[in-house]
Formats: sequence, structure tokens, C-alpha cells
Amino acid sequence: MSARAIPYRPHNHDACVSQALTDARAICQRQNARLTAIRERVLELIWQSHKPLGAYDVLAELSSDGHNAAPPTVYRALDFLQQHGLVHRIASLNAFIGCTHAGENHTGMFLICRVCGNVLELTAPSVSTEVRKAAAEEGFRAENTTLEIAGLCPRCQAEPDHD
Amino acid sequence: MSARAIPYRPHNHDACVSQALTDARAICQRQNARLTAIRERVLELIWQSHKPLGAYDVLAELSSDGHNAAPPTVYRALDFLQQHGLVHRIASLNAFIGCTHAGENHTGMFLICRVCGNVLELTAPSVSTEVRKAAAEEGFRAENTTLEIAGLCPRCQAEPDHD
DNA sequence: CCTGCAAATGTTATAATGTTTCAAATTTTG
DNA sequence: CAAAATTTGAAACATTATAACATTTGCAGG
Ligand SMILES: [Zn+2]
Ligand SMILES: [Zn+2]
Ligand SMILES: [Zn+2]
Ligand SMILES: [Zn+2]
Repeated sequence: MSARAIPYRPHNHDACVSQALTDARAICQRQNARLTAIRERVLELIWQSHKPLGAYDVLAELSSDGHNAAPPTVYRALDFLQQHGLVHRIASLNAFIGCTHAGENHTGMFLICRVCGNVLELTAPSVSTEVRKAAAEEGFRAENTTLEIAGLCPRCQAEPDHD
Repeated sequence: MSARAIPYRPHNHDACVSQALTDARAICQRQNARLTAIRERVLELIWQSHKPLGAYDVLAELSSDGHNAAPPTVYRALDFLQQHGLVHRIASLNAFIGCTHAGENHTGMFLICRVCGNVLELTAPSVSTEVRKAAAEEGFRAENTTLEIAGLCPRCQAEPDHD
């Protein structure tokens, strides 16, 4: 896996997409999971940008593909992709984003720009460590961490009206 | 403010509620905010346990009070209470819980037991520090942190079938 | 190749959560 | 008190997610 693009800055995003799809195929093969046409298409749609996409946005895109889809189709695909660590749900936005650390066994931390809407996924081991420690001090067995930071990305701090 | 009760363990919960209401009155007075009857009642309902309550649950309770309320009534009250730091929204559950650090200017971290449903709110400065650091390393200006840990509370680790 | 099973998808309906809008009532201010 | 601002009421609507059951597809064993 090559160096990761920074969503906030212009980059060859097609490369992001094709890398994600390639990785996904490999991961599913390794896990004996079936990355069917719909699932792959949903993953591709989720990856169309670094901004989280709502389930109904995915649905709309599928429809404009000519695919006559209903909500369960999308939610099922998204469940599958989450299960296999290919997308994340951003709880604070009710939306989904492609995982940039697929196959890496990580706890994501998401930096969400409230202006441009782009999201950067980080793996911050020091944060995870402190979280685990804090939970352990309470005798709590942590299983799943939701960590989403809303704020301003570097670009939007500089020029507030950007896409 | 006295020592905080641990939600997972039996305690005199009426004391939690009356403490919360007393604190809320003081805080609103200090901030020149109007803790109206509805708002106070919603806060009280939220505090009826240490389990997060959905907006529509609050609505149902209001209705059984005889109060003929509609969704906006509840959401407005909850907005107010959030604004003034009296309740938190748990994004991963679409539900609300009373703040146990009201007036303290804090970033909450929530330990959510997936079995009993109780939630413990912590202030973990070391976590906040690491989060800020990680964000800063990316040049990101963090404004709002959502940090929710799902797992098993001490009690439910010991005896899995408890309330 | 067929048959039968399991996984995946289609389809319809419905549940759960949250917002917009405008009107009426209440509180505050001068 | 009168004007202005805040709060609440009420109805409709929008968005997000799931339930239930029928149908199709992929695949293993015979
Ligand atoms: Zn990209
Ligand atoms: Zn990830
Ligand atoms: Zn209590
Ligand atoms: Zn709090």
C-alpha cells in the first residue's frame, strides 16, 4: 500500500479509488468473502470522494446507474463492507466513508472538516492507548471506539470558502 | 458537587436526579438562561436513569404526563439543554444522557455498556491531550470531539444477564 | 448435468429519528 | 401598558433505517 493521499489537498483521486478497489478485492479473497457486483459498486460510490456519503445518496447514485435499488440493498452492502473493514460509518453524520487502512486492524480516528466536508482517517496509537487506559481504570472492557473530531482542516482555516 | 455515583452499581439515584436539577438551575441562572418548565421536565426525564434516552422516548413520557407534545418540543428542549452543557447526545445511539460534569467545561468520553445500557461519562485529560496532539499534527483545528466507547461494564463482565 | 441448500438480492411496507414552517402564547424590556 | 423577543404549539414533511417475505444466484454433492 502506497503513501496515503491527503483528502484536503488536490490529488489524483482516481488512484485512491482504484487502489481501494484493488485492496478490497484482495481482502475479500483472503477472507473468502464475496465482493459481488453491487457491493463493489457501492464501495466505488463511497470512494467517489473523501466526503462521507449517506446511504440514500448511494441509493440515488445506484438509481441513476439504472439500477432499480431499494434501501435494504444499500444497507446490506454497507453492512458487508463495514464487516470486512472496507468502509466506516461516521456516527455523527449518519454517513459512510471508505476506510484508508483496510486490512490493517486499526481503530479509526476521523478528522471531519465542517466546511469542506472532507474526512481524514488517522490511526493514532497514542490516542488508542490512552483510551484503553482510561477505560481499564474503570474496569470497562472496551470493544468498539467511535472517535470523530469535527473542526477545520488546514485548507479551510486558510481560505474559508473552498469546496 | 459531591462524589459522583457509578451508574453500574446500585446507588441512591434520586440523589443523582435532584443534584442534577439543582446544578442545572444554578447553571442556567448564572448564564441568564431560562430553564422553563418543559426544559426542566425533559432534563428530569433524561436523568431518570443512567441509560441514554431517545428523543421519542422523552416524547412518550411527556405524553403520558398528559402533556400534548410534538417532536419539535422535545428536540428544542434537548437543544437547549445541550447548548448549556446539561445533556449530551450519544451519536452512536441517537440518544441523550444527562451530563455528569455540568458546568465544568469538559470533553466527555462515554463508556457505554452494550449489555446493561448504562453509560459512564469520564473526563480523561490524557485522552483529550492525545486527541488534540494528533489533530494538531495534521494541522487540523479540533472544535468538537465525539468519543464513545462501547463494551462491557465491570458488572456485566462478571454476570452477563443483569439489568 | 441436476438437485438441493445457503447466500445474496428484490420488493413492499413500515419504523425510527429529525426538521421546516408558521401561528399563538408568554416573557422581557422600555 | 405596548413593542419586541423568546418560547411553545401544531401540522406537515424529510431523512435514516429495518422487518418480513419472495425470488434469484452460486455452489457442493450426487
Ligand atoms: Zn483521493
Ligand atoms: Zn479505517
Ligand atoms: Zn444515579
Ligand atoms: Zn458532560
